[in-house]
Amino acid sequence: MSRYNPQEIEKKWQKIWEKEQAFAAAEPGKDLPKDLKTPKKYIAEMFPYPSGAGLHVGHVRNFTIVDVLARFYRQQEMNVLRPFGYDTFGLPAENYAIKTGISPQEATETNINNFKKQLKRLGYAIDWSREINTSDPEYYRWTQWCFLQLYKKGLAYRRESYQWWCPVDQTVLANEQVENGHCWRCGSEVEKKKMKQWFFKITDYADELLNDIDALDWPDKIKTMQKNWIGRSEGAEIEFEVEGNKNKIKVFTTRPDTIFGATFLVLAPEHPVISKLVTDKTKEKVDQYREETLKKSEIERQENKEKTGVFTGSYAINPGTGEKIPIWISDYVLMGYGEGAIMAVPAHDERDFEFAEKFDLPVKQVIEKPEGVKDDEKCYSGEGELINSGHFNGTSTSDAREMVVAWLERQKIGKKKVTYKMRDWLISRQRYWGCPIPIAYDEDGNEYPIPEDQLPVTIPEVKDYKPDNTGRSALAKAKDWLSLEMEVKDPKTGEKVKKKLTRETDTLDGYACSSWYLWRYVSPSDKKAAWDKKAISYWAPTDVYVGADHAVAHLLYIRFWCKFFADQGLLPFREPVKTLLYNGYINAPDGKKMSKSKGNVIDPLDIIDQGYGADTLRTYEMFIGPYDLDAAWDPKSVGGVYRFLNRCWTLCFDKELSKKDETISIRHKTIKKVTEDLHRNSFNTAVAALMEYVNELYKLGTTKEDLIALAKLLKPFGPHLASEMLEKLKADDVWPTWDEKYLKSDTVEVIVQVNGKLRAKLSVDVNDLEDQKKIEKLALEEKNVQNFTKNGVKKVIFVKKAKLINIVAA
RNA sequence: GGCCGAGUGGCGGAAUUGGUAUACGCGUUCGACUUAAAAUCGAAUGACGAAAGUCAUACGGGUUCAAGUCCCGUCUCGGCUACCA
Repeated sequence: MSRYNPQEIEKKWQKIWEKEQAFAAAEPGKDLPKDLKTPKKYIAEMFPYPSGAGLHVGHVRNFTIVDVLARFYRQQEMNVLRPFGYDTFGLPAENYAIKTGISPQEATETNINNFKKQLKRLGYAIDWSREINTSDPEYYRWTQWCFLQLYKKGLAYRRESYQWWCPVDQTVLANEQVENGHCWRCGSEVEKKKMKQWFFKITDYADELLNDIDALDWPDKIKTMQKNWIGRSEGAEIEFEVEGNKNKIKVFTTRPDTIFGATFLVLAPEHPVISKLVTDKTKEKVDQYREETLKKSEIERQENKEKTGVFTGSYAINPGTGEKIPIWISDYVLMGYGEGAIMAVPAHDERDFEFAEKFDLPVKQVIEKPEGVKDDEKCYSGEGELINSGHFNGTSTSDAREMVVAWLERQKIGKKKVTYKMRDWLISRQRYWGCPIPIAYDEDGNEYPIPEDQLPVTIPEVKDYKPDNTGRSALAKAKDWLSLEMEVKDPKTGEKVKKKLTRETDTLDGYACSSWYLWRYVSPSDKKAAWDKKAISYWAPTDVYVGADHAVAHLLYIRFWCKFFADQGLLPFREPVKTLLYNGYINAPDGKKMSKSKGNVIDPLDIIDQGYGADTLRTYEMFIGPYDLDAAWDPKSVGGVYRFLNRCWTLCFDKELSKKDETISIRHKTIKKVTEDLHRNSFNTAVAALMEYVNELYKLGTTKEDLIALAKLLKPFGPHLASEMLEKLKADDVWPTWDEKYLKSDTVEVIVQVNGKLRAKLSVDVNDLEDQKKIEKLALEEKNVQNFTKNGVKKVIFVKKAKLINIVAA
């Protein structure tokens, strides 16, 4: 008598797969027919940061979803690309280096080796010949190349501006990396600092990034988050004249229809025109307010919802009414959005109303509420009919929005304008462990790109990884690396001259490195290009991309780069990911987040080593619940899945086969159910269907066909056990198909309801389903039905598809 | 405050297009095997009830022959967002 021994068979199959390189994808131009008609699937997870802690159960859920799909399509004889890589730049490795002196290069290598060892123990169907690592010079050479393409087109540029600065990590952060005024990495409060920084001009693609969202097969949650992040709003830009002053003030508003109700203007405290508006009387107070605002942390500015502000001393003219209206400054107006100035319409905007109330400014109603709208005593921001608005009186607000803009346009003081919340992507990082920006400067600060044939600009070895307090990364300490001589075009004379240059010491945001890796996978060792044209047009875009993080940043950046490179003729598609699956987290048994500090972390390798094996772990994590919801780890349920696999083993290796094939119908039913469930990513119900099948086989007896079908259907979840079974059965792993004819039986059960409640079940010949009269008669003959229809029958409804008859009693 | 999800047995969850609510798993109980235990196998398991039956999908209404599913209102939990003019 043999026993299910996962340790033994998993080791055996992992060895075989390694030796055979079993999961290598066929390559166009090499293994594939010239017409490239072989159907393909390109499936990937969001590549992980290989932390020193190794795999956790969340990784396993994420990677197993990819693996199940990859194996499922592979068994359907499709050409599957299922690569793997590591996102290795970043602060943890650098902070570790600062602490221990162990170089990030070395620590990264150690961590990758550990990760890889663990991944292999999970039996993933990865094409290991395509492994990539963003901190490998052969990889980041092409990241730098990508940067230069953006630079050439003016989409990578340098600008001085206030930036988020993390005082602990001593680096600039992107907007996306500031969470509630705190650094996303270390959690310390961030500050604003004025610095010259590199940006990618993602705003050029704002409209396309927004418009293409709807067509994506992505979760609505992510789509909405991206839409909100881009934050498009349509409105008007209106120019206000300043009384007794040549300066004009531009404002942005989404409600030009309310212009007659604008009773004051408010400028952001950072607005440059303020210094020209102040009078001797107001100067001191204004300056004081501006200083205070700049000093205030973002949190203080957010927490204090009470309106503050000061009067500048100047007045503007409302172009509608011709009236003088005061110009104020306040921190509720943000410099970074619109024009950094607004026309305040307190009667129809809650914020303006609060401000007006606090500083006793006039409130002028210009919209008449439609009748029946609830009286909201404060201010009304809905639609209605214009009043107090000169010749626009009586117009509906929606019509007026167009008409007012047209009227302003004729006077050349206003125009239609679209504004976005999204800003350009700040990519400079004052860190050592990142991809060096391939730029150098001459003495005058002119910038020169490093020529493509001189890439990569490699990261020099240093002894001390600490950034200095000037805001420069540790790269500045590599003196030999820092300076170079290069032949460049002189910016004044245009002549070619040899110049002494200094390298840029900022490195790229790690998100830049991960913005193109999905394309590197198609030709990972290509020495001539970032990606091979033929390979990319065969494999990409990625069919299924699976992750649990980076809803906005990463997923917006890959879309941006995709559109950019498509415009350069380098990619034959404009969206990088067809289907996005966003899986839920796995929490501790108590429902709380797993964390080292709480000591409630479940180590997947422990589960395997306890004797459960990888197949149990994989199958359990697919069975734990719908893939897109968070789930709590349940040690008892792991045991249940192990029992199920054990029963599969017993059926195949330790039980006699049945001579009669009584299970043909349930076999075909199961094949259909599992196949359809996998097509709709319903992994938990697919496993449940397999459990049901095994329970039935225990009861009814098992044929060889049953075992083969079971092993094939099980293989995506528990590939080692399934391989062991298929080997014994001398069967291939080609995905089984079902025949509808076996799903039908001669007799069917018809549900009999009275007034929608189940009262009886009829067993009728399948052909009788066509004969409503007969079924009706049989139903009415049922004793229990008669009990409930003593007062007669009003109506009978027969639903053939549902095999159901409902009798409406009087 | 705004937007988006979710609420089903003791627990995780199933019900795909309005058509038998509670699949599958855990737990619990009983039985078989065993000197005994574990493992394994079998049976039962929403609540009340002897049964017939009645009541149950957060709560209150509605539409329908029929509602976990659709509509209106309320509550609770989770996520995102937060003065974006």
